Amino acid sequence: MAPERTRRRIPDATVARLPVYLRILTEQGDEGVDSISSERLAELGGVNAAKVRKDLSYLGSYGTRGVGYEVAYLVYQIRRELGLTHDWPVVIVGAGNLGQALAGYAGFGERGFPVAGIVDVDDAKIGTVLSGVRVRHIDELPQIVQTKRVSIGVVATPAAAAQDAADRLVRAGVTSILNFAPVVLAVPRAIEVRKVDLAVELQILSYHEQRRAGGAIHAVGTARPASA
Amino acid sequence: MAPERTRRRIPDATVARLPVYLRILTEQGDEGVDSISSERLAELGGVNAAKVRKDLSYLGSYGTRGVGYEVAYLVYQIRRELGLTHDWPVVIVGAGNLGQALAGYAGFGERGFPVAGIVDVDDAKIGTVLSGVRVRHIDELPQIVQTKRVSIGVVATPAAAAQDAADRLVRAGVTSILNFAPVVLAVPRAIEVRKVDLAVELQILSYHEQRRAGGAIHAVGTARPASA
DNA sequence: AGGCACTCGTGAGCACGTTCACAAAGCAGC
DNA sequence: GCTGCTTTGTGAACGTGCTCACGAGTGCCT
Repeated sequence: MAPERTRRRIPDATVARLPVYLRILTEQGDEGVDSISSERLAELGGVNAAKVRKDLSYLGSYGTRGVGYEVAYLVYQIRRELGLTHDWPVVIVGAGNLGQALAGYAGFGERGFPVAGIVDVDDAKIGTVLSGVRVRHIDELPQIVQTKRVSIGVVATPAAAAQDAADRLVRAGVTSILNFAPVVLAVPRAIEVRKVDLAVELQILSYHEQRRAGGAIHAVGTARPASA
Repeated sequence: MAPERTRRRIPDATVARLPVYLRILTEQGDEGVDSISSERLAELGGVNAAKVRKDLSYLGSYGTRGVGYEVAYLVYQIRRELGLTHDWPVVIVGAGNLGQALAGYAGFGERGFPVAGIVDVDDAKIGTVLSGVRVRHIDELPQIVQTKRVSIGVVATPAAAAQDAADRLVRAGVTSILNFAPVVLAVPRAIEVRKVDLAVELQILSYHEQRRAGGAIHAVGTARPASA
């Protein structure tokens, strides 16, 4: 059959902003706000109002003209679209500094991503408990993934071990990976990978810092485009 | 010395990829590779060759047709463009799980971002030493920023404290901020802010997971709850 | 009921980023 | 020098995302 409920494809840029709207709406809801305009939501989210409306329009027409959006209802719709109607347990590979910090980050569990397990290769770390989660041996990965129905893996190993970690995650049945190691992972096409590279972020800031200083050497008058 | 060529503006998307090329080139250089083609660099970086060439062309014409790019020279040019010819000390606000992990992350120092200091408000944490850096009181921030000539600050506090942390960083004279807290910071226009939000990344993965499984699931429960 | 103030939803135009495709340029061998 | 092979650098085409501007609903007030 040809169901017209075929889910519209939502632009990547919009998908990346929905979690931000969701957080703001949740906060506003907690503060007792029932209804919110695109203008206000844009202000809180640091974007412009037209963009908010366009983003939300991909979900459907859930606003009320002349009034705004009902906070609770919008929260529900965004959560549904993002697949947050149920929890997504995650497994962390690597119990070093970063792995420990991630395991201890309450935000994960609160937002629907409970830590189902954390594994490492280092025998010295195995058995230790981080924020209530016991570190287990990496060989137990398949079992954790299967019994806890984990589909998201987090790579928090040193760069040299990251590809192996990813391979093991994929073999264990994980279909999405969040990679903190500064390497480009090779994975089957069907696997979704997102990368967070702290050094890259700093280098981007460095570029702007350098440009700020360096711009003065040459283009004095045009140094500040946006300021008024 | 004197760059006779007016500094071209480099597209944001390219700036974000240069650090990746830089890392790969550095690795290749260490392995004894002298020369590399855009094809090979693209393969290692997980992008396509035309994009690599276009990105590098913004730096100038530093390749040799028929041959490729000289690794050492390209490393130098990218480092120069990114402002990595000298170190950029950073100061970390927040000595919780994440702050500690960041302070302990060797990658920072290695890539030219030594931790000049880490501060917190919690008296219990002050004085403790993390990876060779002593935690100091947040009131010492201005002094650290000034004596160590810090221009990049890292916000690693809980969400509720992030805006205050940012305000303090700005007052202390920092001009770029890397924000790990799940809030949109309000800062003067001249301040460059980049945000890394772990929960957002997971939610994006969740969207794709849900979409993968849920092509089949049709929109249920679109009935709107009774409006007040 | 009618008018007014407000805010959504969206088409159209523009800006930015990516990919394609090919001329230009270099190297090697003869 | 000439031929053939390789790889860069880049204009042009294309696709995606952003912004603007305005019609279309909605609620409130008189």
